[in-house]
Amino acid sequence: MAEVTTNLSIGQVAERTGLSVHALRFYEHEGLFVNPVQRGPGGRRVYSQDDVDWLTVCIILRASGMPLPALRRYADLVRQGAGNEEERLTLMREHQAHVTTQIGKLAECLDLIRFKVGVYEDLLGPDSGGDRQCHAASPSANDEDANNIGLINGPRGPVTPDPALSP
Amino acid sequence: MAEVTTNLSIGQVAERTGLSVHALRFYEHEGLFVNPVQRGPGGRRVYSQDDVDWLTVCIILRASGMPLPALRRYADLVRQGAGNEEERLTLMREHQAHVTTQIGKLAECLDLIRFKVGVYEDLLGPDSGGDRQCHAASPSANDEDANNIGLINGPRGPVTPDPALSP
DNA sequence: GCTTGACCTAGAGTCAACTCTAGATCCTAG
DNA sequence: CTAGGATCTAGAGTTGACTCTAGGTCAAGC
Repeated sequence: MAEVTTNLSIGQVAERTGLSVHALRFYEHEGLFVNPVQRGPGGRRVYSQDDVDWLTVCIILRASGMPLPALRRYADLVRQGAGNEEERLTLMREHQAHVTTQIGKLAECLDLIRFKVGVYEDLLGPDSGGDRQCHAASPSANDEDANNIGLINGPRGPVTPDPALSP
Repeated sequence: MAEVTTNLSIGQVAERTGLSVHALRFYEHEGLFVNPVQRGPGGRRVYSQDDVDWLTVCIILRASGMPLPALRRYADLVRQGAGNEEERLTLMREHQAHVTTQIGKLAECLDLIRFKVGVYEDLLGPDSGGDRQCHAASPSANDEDANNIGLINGPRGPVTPDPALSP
């Protein structure tokens, strides 16, 4: 095997993960690392390639809406080592279900959004490529603007949104 | 046409939209309604079916990650009436793009998650339906737990998460 | 006459996940 | 020797979208 010890500074890790140095310290503080982050001379953090790989997993799980407590739980399980694979599987399956329904919900929302876009496109003429200046509002758009729920089916309960991803 | 004026109390609207009465007052305060919410005797809010329909649209847009300022902007445009359909179209198209990429990102994340689930399923035996008790960790799972980034392609920049949906 | 429950306003509090600040340390380059 | 830049710790501040509290009004029922 080649180099396993890459030895990166916090700044370098920030650069290649896209997390801020603040976030990296914060994640460490929150116990999200599987192995304690090593320290070099002067108490500075030294990250290995494994750390970066793990962070990449964390970032993906976060990006798919896994909250920090769940991520910490997962890190705990991995840290404990073999023997708790069932629990890890459960955790991952739950998250999978979660992401799957999330995608489903977004797809549903997209139906309404597409419909709205369609309405406005029709209204502005069939060739409104982005910057048309004409606005001949013959068929009312405002009539439409609240009466488009034919899309949304049946007895609708609360649209429960969900954890998510912030920029 | 049948009854257009449904005249619902805030509690009834909360019940059928899934929003809390607090959220309804908050939305009003934030200028998210197209028409000012009417008041009945004693200054109590009286909602029409149109209000509820509009709220349904709002809920769907929120559930797909549209922030309140954008929603307010949209409400403003609709309130102003005909003549600004282009801007509405732009707004909706932007949101559409946004939701579409969001779904794409989640689908990518789902790849990793499925992979992880697969790893743990294999590890626990091919028939781990949910409650298997055996854990013979012959092939290490921990080796895997950070070295699974073969899925994630190329020179990966920051995984930018995104607005979202909270419960 | 009194309690109960739904509603009102204004404003404070919460939560997650960071982000930023202050003040100190340490290493390198000029 | 000194200035600059990256890092350190501890802790305060931010943001978005609500949620909750306090204190008050009002109509119906007992």
